[in-house]
Amino acid sequence: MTTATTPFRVPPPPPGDVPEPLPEPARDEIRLEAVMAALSDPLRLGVVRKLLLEAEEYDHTCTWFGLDRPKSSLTHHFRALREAGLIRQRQYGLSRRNQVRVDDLEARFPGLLRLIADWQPPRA
Amino acid sequence: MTTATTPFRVPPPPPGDVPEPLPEPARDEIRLEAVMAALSDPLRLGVVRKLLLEAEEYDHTCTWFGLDRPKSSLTHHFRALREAGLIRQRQYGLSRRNQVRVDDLEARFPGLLRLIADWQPPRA
DNA sequence: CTGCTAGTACGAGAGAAGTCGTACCACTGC
DNA sequence: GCAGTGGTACGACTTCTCTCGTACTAGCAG
Repeated sequence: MTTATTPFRVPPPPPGDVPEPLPEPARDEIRLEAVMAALSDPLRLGVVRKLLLEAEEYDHTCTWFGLDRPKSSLTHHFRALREAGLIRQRQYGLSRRNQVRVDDLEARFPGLLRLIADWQPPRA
Repeated sequence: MTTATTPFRVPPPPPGDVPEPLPEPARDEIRLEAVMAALSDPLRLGVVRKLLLEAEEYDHTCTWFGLDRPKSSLTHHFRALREAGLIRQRQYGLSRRNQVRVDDLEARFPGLLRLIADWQPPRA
C-alpha cells in the first residue's frame, strides 16, 4: 500500500485551461538543504502532509487548509514552499491553487514524501 | 544495493571503556522538523554525509572533518546535530567523538540517511 | 458601480540562528 | 612546571525568519 510507482495522489487537471505555474525551481535546481529548511517549520510540514494525504480536487486554495493565521503569513509560507520546490502554484482567476510536486520530488529525493506523510504533528 | 538492513557503516566500538553519550533525545523523541532544521545548514549536512560515507574508525573528532571554521563555530554545529538527534557524541579523554545514530534514524525516518548520503554539496 | 473574495506587497518588530573572538579547562608530553 | 591539543562556555554582532498589520489589486456577483 505504500510503494507503488507513486503512492501519492496526483489529482487530475480540472476542466478548462491550466494556467502556467508560478516561478519555481526546475527539478534539477531543487536543493536538499532548501527543502529541509522549508520543512523545518511545522506549519509548512503540515501543509505538505495534508496535501499528500487529503488532496481531493486538482489542487487547493490556501484557505482550504484551515490555517488560523493572517493571509500575509500564509502567503509567506506558501511562497517558501514553492521557492524551495515543494509545491507548485497556479493562478486560477482569483485563487491560487497548490499541489505537491510529487514526480519531481520522488525523482530527486526518493522516500522524502513518505517521511512527510508519516509525520505526526506535535500535540500542542 | 541500497536497502539492506543497514546500508550505512556503524563502526565497532574502540577497545576499552566506552563513555556514556552526551545528552541527546531518545529515539522516540527525535522530531522530524528538528531534524530538518539541523540539516538545512550545508555545513551540517556535509558533516553527516561525510560520516555516513567515510567513517573509518569508531567515530571521529570534530577536527577530522577538516572544516575551516573556528572551534567555537564547530561546537555550535555539532551540538545542533546532537540535540536534533542526528549524531551521538562521546567524550574520550580530551576529544569528543561523533557518530551518526544510524539505527535510530533508520527506524524513525527510513530513507532519510540515503538522501543525506546522496546529497551533492553546492559547488561554491 | 459596489461590494466581496482570495490573494499580493511592503514594512516593522521580535526572536532565533549563524559568525566569531576571547577566556578557560583538562589532559598529554617534555 | 610549561606548552600544545581538543575541546567548552560566554558574549557580541549580524543576519535571517517568523509574525502580523496595513494597504492594495484582480476578478466576480449583483
